Amino acid sequence: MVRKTKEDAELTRRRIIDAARAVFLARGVSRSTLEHIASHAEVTRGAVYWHFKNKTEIFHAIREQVFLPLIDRMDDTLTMQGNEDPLTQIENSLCDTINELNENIEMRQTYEIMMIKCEYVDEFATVLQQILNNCSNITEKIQLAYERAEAQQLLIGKNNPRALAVDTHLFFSGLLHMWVKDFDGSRFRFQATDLIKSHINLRRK
Amino acid sequence: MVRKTKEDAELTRRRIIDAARAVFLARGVSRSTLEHIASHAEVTRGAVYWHFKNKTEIFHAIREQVFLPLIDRMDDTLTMQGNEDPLTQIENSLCDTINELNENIEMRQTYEIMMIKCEYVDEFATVLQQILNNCSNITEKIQLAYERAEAQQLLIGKNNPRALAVDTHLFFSGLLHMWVKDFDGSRFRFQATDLIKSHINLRRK
DNA sequence: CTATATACATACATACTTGTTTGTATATAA
DNA sequence: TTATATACAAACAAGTATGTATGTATATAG
Repeated sequence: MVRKTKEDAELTRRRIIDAARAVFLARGVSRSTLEHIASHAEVTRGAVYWHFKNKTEIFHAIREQVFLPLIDRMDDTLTMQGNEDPLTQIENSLCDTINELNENIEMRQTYEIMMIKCEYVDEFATVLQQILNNCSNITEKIQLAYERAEAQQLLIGKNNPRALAVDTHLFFSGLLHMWVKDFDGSRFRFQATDLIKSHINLRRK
Repeated sequence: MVRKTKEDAELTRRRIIDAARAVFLARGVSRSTLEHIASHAEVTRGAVYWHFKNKTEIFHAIREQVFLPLIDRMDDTLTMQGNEDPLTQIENSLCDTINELNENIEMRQTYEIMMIKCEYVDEFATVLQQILNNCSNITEKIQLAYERAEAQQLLIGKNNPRALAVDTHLFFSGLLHMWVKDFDGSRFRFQATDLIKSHINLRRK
């Protein structure tokens, strides 16, 4: 049997993406061949070439499957007018992301691929630009929260919200990198939320 | 002329390393072939194979040429009993590193290669372990400085030195990553030292 | 019911890379 | 002065990844 129903085809597409994620994680993006991916998905390269133009397209598919939802969620948590104070909102937003990484294997693996199993050159260089833009967005959201915190006089000292936001973002960025590199989880994985809390508490009056 | 003097040979070795750094930066480690490196160094692959076992060895040579000195310098700045207070010591140590990145092209390029032009799999996975160890060392040094700061009652609040040190390290780690990704220098490159200062000031009484 | 587009599998041709082997001119040791 | 190890260059062999072209069974539209 060769020709499948539309649902079957979509399923093999998914299986190819899942296989690619596993293969990318194990061998790095560059060393992963379409043959590796295909055989891991139990199809032939023909199937892969049917669904994707090349390896780069699979890479982007993996990225979009996981990253776009995450960005949205962070945006929501930070913008949403909850009943917590702004500082707690920031704290929750960061902790939520860490929790997602803990529970969502696909997301964790995708992060790991993007951070230490991929070389940002040529076609992949555009991704860097996207990452920078995301960072700008998130930092702005955090800044807005800090401004609200300042208005409510929750902050210590005379720190301006912009600097606080950048500082928090850089802290979190570093945390994510370490979280990923800390493969056996011995150093950062289990104290990540504590680190976030003490980071935020440092700003509390 | 083929056979060179010992100094000539050492010079070609250097030129191969320099060429490799440039090629790695432009094409990523995986896509860089020994032929690329050789021709950029204006030698043949024969010369490359004479001086290095393979591409991985060149990679390590680049790393050692730049990273080991840097680690030493950071250690010195943090441990040295200067006449500044401990918080200023931390601040200076971080700013010094940023200055090095600004002035030392080779170091900047090497950082960029290690952070976004290299896939940490197989032979390269061991490098991750080294990076984690370096991070632990630096964090400990920072912690010691914070402990001294606490003893001198320079810190605000009741924050423990360990948490402060990890927070600072993660902040700096994130800063370095952004510094490298910020290729056109528009976002982080020129305000890095300001960010460091406000990060430290957040802890000052 | 049939024609066609779909969803792949298979085969092929090409282009790279790598590692090794061989050749060779010359600095250097003896 | 000569023998040898050095510092490469050039040639060789083999594997590997990629893209494309072709084949084909079947779901589905008409």
